[in-house]
Amino acid sequence: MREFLRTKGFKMTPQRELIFRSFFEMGKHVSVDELYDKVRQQDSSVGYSTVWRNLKLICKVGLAEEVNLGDGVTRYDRATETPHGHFYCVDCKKLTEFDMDNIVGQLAIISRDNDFVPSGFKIEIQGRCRACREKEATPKKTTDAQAEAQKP
Amino acid sequence: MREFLRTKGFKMTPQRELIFRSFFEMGKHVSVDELYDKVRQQDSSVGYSTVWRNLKLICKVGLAEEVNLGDGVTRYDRATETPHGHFYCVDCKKLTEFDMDNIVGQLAIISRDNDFVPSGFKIEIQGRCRACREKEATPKKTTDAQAEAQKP
DNA sequence: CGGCCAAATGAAAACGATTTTCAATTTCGA
DNA sequence: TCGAAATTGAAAATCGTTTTCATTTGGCCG
Repeated sequence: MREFLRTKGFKMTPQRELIFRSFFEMGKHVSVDELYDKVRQQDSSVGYSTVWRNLKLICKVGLAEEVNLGDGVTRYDRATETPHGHFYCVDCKKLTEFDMDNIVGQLAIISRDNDFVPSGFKIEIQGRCRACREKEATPKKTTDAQAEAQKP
Repeated sequence: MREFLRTKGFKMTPQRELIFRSFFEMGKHVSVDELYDKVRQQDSSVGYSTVWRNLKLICKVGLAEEVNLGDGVTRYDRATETPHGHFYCVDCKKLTEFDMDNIVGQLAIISRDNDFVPSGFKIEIQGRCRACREKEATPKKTTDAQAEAQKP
């Protein structure tokens, strides 16, 4: 890792090593806060901005990429060999992955047909996971139109 | 429109009418700021939060939906009969649409296979549009590793 | 029509995640 | 070892989004 970074012009530091290691140990779709918490468990002197900067760095060197779902938090997803899309459960907000291999070919074709040179594909499918469907069978009622409209 | 909203429990107001009209007159992928500017051209007394709230309302009643591209700005995209994906040019940040009909079927199948009940699909293809490819043939050089790493 | 109450508005403040600043420290190649 | 460049931590700045609150307005009902 140290060597890998060096070739890209970056230095290795104890904090960086800890942050990188923690990131790769964690599950996917890690937020800055989550990683920060984890890192602090090992070394509470590491600053938030350092975690943030290193997460950005991880992306920059191609080991991860940002995932944005419009819930206000940026998550970082380890780069994988096989491209994958995300199921986003609108109830529990959990992400699940699915293989995108079959579809990527088509997206490439669509791109070419539209004179667009693609560098990445993202597919997000919103909906409800099984767990949420099972736990909540009761629909919610709307009594206060304003509350509904102004407090999503 | 007034009637449509009434059935959903919302009232019509001059501001709302102006905002709705402006939104539908504008192109796609409108941000709050953009719409706010446009609205203010007609009535400078309209507040920012009113524009924001009405954009949310437009989404709530199903006439548009939010689009998030991780550039920090939420955009609002008119709902269309035919589902479409987005080409996102990493250079000029412009969005172009493409038809998603063919692919939606497959996404539905993938969802079913994964025990997920989908309510919406999003496809984003990052890359470079023709215009940007033509205008910039020169690659940028990296002299300052930190600047690159910390100031994206 | 006149009144009433929920909905809507505008201004300002609150929020919250992200990003930058800055002084001090550390890394690593020469 | 030395020094330039990168890195760090804390704090502050940013900036889009969201809420609060006092006030006004819309539209239903008698």
